[in-house]
Amino acid sequence: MSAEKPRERKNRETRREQIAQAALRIIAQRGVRALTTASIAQEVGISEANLYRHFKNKDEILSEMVEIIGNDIMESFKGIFGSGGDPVGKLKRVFLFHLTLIESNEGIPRLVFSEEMHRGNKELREKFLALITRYAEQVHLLIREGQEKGFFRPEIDPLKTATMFIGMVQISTLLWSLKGFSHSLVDEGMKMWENFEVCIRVE
Amino acid sequence: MSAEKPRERKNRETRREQIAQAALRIIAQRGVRALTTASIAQEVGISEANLYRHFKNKDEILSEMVEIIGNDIMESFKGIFGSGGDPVGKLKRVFLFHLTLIESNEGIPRLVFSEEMHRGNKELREKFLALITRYAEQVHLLIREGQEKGFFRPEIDPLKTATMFIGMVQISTLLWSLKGFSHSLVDEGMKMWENFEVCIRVE
DNA sequence: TTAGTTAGTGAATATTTACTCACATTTTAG
DNA sequence: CTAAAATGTGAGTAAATATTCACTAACTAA
Repeated sequence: MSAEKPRERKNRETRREQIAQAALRIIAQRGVRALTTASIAQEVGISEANLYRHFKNKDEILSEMVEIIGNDIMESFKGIFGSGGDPVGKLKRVFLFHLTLIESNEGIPRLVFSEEMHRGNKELREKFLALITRYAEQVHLLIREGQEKGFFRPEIDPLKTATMFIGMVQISTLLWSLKGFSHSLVDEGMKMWENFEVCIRVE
Repeated sequence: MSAEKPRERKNRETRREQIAQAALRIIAQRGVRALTTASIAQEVGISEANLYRHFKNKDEILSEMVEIIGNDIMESFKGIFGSGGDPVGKLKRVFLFHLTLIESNEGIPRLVFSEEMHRGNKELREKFLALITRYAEQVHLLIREGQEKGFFRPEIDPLKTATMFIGMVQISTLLWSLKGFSHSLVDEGMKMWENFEVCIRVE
């Protein structure tokens, strides 16, 4: 008898996670447009029909994916926000980590900018907005801490500045993508940081 | 005899422009995913086949569209950059106009963030990158002028600051989109401006 | 006028899409 | 052990996609 592929039977949770991860990998490598039920099934190594044993539809796969990477990301950031040291160094580390995270997974910005995220599923949009908001809040607190300890100028608005901070990541990412990922996002981004620091630090 | 639709015969240039404009309208109203040969043809009021009399393929329609709106945009900005007055007010007016432009045509950010722009056609990507670069250069010069005239702090890097300026527009637009266009982009954006001005102006 | 080019069409094309169905096999609960 | 539930599959499906084709009608130059 010819060697048959053993049917790798997995339980629900394992498969759901596996499928969501495969989806993210496809987005990272080939973009959101290439995320089809066919490509996902192939990437996981199962049949298309089987996807529907674990998810109601394609949208739900997207949703699970955002859930998972959202948790991953917040978990990673928690370590930095919670660490000790002066607020300036800490804020810089957050910025560096944010850039590193994006550079190591192009799927994230692709998803952030995608129409699926902006027009699709309202739930999805709100889930993601909540993630950004939570992140901005952390940056905001860090900036305020910096002001209280006399590192950052007291005249600046800490929340608006936090938004500006995220804006710097955005624009760096956008340019990096338009230039075909040809340069280092981290390197370019950190040059932006230097100027940002000049803007907000006390003389 | 029943009223026949008169075949509205148009010359090449008129039709190309008309088609490109229709495409932009579709993106603005229904997103890039909804931009299909069928939807374009319907919006213009011609047959799908006729699209191919005027464009080689769908990609070329996209390309023409970017060309047209790119020129439009640079033309509009020229007036502001060229106007007199102090650099601070001028820069503020540029920011305001940029936000107004986006708010009055959601198609622009949709296109900017779209995969078609980032992964598709290399020519398209470069065309758009050139547009941003040209724009950033203008902002850069304006900031430098402000520094020379003693309005802006001399320690800041004018080019990095120009990029930060565009980043503020980006992040404001992204949040506006994620919130379902429910608030005024111009209003929210201008609050960001106030803080930006505090950051870069001399005390 | 006439002949050639340009602008127009409806109908067809091959692929690709998300999703379903009937049926097989494995796991698990009683 | 046995029956039900869960996980798996190949072979569909209808709808949508970009593009082509054979043909018609309208302008334009000689």
